[in-house]
Amino acid sequence: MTRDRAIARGIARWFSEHARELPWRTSPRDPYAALVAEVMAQQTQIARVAERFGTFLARFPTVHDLARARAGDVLALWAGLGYYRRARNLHAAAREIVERFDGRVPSSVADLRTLPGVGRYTAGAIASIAFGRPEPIVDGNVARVLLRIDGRDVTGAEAQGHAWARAADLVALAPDPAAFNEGLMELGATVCTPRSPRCSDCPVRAPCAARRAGLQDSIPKPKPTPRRTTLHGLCLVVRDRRGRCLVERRPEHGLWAGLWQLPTWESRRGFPRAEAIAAEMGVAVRGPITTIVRTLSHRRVRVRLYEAIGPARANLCRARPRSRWVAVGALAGLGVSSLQAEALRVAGLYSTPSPQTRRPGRIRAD
DNA sequence: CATACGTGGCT
DNA sequence: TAGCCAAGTAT
Repeated sequence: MTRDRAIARGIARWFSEHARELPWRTSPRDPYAALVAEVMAQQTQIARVAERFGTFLARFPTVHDLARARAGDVLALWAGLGYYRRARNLHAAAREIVERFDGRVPSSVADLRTLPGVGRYTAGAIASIAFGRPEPIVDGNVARVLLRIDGRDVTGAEAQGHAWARAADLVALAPDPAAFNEGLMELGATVCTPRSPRCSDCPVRAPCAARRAGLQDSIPKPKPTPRRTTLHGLCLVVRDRRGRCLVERRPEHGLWAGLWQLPTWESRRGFPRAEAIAAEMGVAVRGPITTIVRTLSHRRVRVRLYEAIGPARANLCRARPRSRWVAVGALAGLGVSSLQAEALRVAGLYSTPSPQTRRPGRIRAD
C-alpha cells in the first residue's frame, strides 16, 4: 500500500537525520554489543543504559570474555540496573553462543530466541539492527506509535497483536530494516511520547489517524497501576575489630536474587522485632538509625537499619548461613541493590555516590 | 492471561 | 505528590 510505503520510508529517513548518538551505534554494528545493549535496555530508559554500557563492554569486550566471567562479577557490574535476572541470562547466553554457535551471535530470530533472556522483541532487534534482516520488533514505543498512526484505541493482547502485524507489514516495505526499526523506536522515545507528543516534529503526522482525530493524547490508554504489597525488613550493621562488615548473599531466586546485603530479616506483616534479632545474633543493637523506603514495580519495601554495638565475635558468620565477613573497602565490589547501596551509605560503609548526586545523563534528542 | 521482576526520571 | 512508564522475559 502506498500509505504504508510512505510511513516506512518517512520513519527511516527521519532516523537518518535525527538518530541520537549512542555508544553501541557503531558502524559496522557489533552483534555482541547489540546483544548487551538490547538486554540492558529491556524495561530500562536509554539514558540509564548509555551510562552503563561502556563500563560493561570495557570489562567484557567480547562474548568470550563474558562467557568465561564469574557470575558474581557479572552481577556486580549490573548492580543498580535492576531486573537482575537479565544479567544471569546474558551471562548464560554468552556461554551458549560460545558453545553452540562457535562464538558468533546468531543472526536468525529462531536461533536468537533459543538464548536465555532473548524474547520476541530482543531477537527481532538483533536480527534487524545488527544483521539487517527485515524482522519486526515491538516495544512500548513501537506499540504506541503504531496504535496512534492507525488510530486504534485498543489495549492488551489486541493492541499487541495489531502492533506486531503492522510492524511486520511496514518493515517488509522498508529499504533499510535496521533504520526503520530503530527509527520507529526513536520516534516513540523522542517525539511520539506517551504524554504531550510533539506532532509538529513528526515525519508521519500526515498519515497519522490519531492526530487527524485529535486522539494522540488518549491513545494508548494508561494501564492501571498494579497493587503493591509491602515488604518490611530489618538490616543489621555488624562490624568486627578488623575493619570488616558482615554481609550475606540473597537466595538464588526471587527479589534481588544473588545480590549481597547487610544481614536482613524480612516480613510481610510489619517490621521484625529488633530485640529478637539481637538475641538471635548475640549482640546488643541500637536504632533504627534510619528507615529506607523503596517503591518497586510490584511491591513497596520498608527497611529499618540497626547497628550492633561494639565489635562482634568472628564466628558470628556461622549464625547466618549465607553470610561472611568482608573488608569495608571491598564492599563496593559486591553486587548490591540500590536499596542496600543506600543503607551502606547511611552506615558510612560505602563511598559510591548515589544516583541522585551523579551528573545527569547527556543524551539529547537532536 | 496474570504475575514477578528494579530503578529512576518526569509530570 | 503519586502515578506513569521505560528498546521485556519467563513462568
